[in-house]
Amino acid sequence: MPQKPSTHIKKYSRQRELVLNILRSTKSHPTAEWIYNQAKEKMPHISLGTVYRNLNVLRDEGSIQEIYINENVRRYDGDVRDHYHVRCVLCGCIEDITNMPSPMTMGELQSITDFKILGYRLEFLGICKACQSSTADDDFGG
Amino acid sequence: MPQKPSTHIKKYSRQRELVLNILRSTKSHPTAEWIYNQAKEKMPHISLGTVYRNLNVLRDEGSIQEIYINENVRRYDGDVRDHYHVRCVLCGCIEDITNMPSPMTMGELQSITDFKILGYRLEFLGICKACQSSTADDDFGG
DNA sequence: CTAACTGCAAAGTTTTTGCAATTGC
DNA sequence: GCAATTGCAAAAACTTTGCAGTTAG
Repeated sequence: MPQKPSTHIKKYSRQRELVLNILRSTKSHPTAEWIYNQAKEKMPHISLGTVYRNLNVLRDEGSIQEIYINENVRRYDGDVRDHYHVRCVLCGCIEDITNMPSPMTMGELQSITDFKILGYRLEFLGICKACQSSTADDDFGG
Repeated sequence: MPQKPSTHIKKYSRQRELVLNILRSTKSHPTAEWIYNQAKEKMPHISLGTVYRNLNVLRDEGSIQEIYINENVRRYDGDVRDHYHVRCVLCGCIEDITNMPSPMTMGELQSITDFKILGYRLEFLGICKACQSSTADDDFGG
């Protein structure tokens, strides 16, 4: 979630470059902790706080993506039917989208909600190859 | 994220019923904290731990939905282009989906990934009515 | 120079857990 | 009764922040 545009002049930092390079050279969608561990191999004194700070800077300037969520808290929904949500990137409020036309377009979407739509995020849930074979005995009902 | 199917016999609990009722009677997609505060009005001695425990039980039995994420950690992606992710509900690993056919169906999706697809979650990002008017001066580039 | 940045450690937030007491079946 | 559940408080997990020292421009 882009914070307010930073007002200060950005300086080069070896640490920030390292974090970005690590992230650019993996397809593993890592956590901050993982990035920190990688970074320590090249720069043993880098701190976890610095990694977090730089991840936030890089995210705010659009150089990297924070996947899924920009909030720390979980939210719950008493309605378990499949339905879509729209979330405000400013205040974090969440509303339901009902009557979704099947092949949605941004334009169509715009017409069924009050929100100004900036984009969407689609996440698939499934079981990876590795887990499929290690749990062949379990039932995942799908 | 459904945990392993619980093996023990579930008992009725007033607290669990209350949590479920609170969740069923709002459209606000609340946080655990909010639910806890509501619950205290009816049951002053209920504890936050109990609310969390019951939210997890209810989610595991499929009575409620946890929105967006079942993980606490943020994950980062060096690729900022729009693309889809597929996440393993068991180990939590995340992979990219490329070459996504435009009108995707579960069947089509199944054919382009190794994952056993259980479902997907679509989240729209936007700016709600209230925030639009309170920030008419800002530019959200969309 | 000086403001951005860092490392470190402490604090903040959200969620989980251990334990003794309680309660549903 | 006995195991599931609870309240409480402590701990765990993740992220942010205050501060004094360092560094890029």
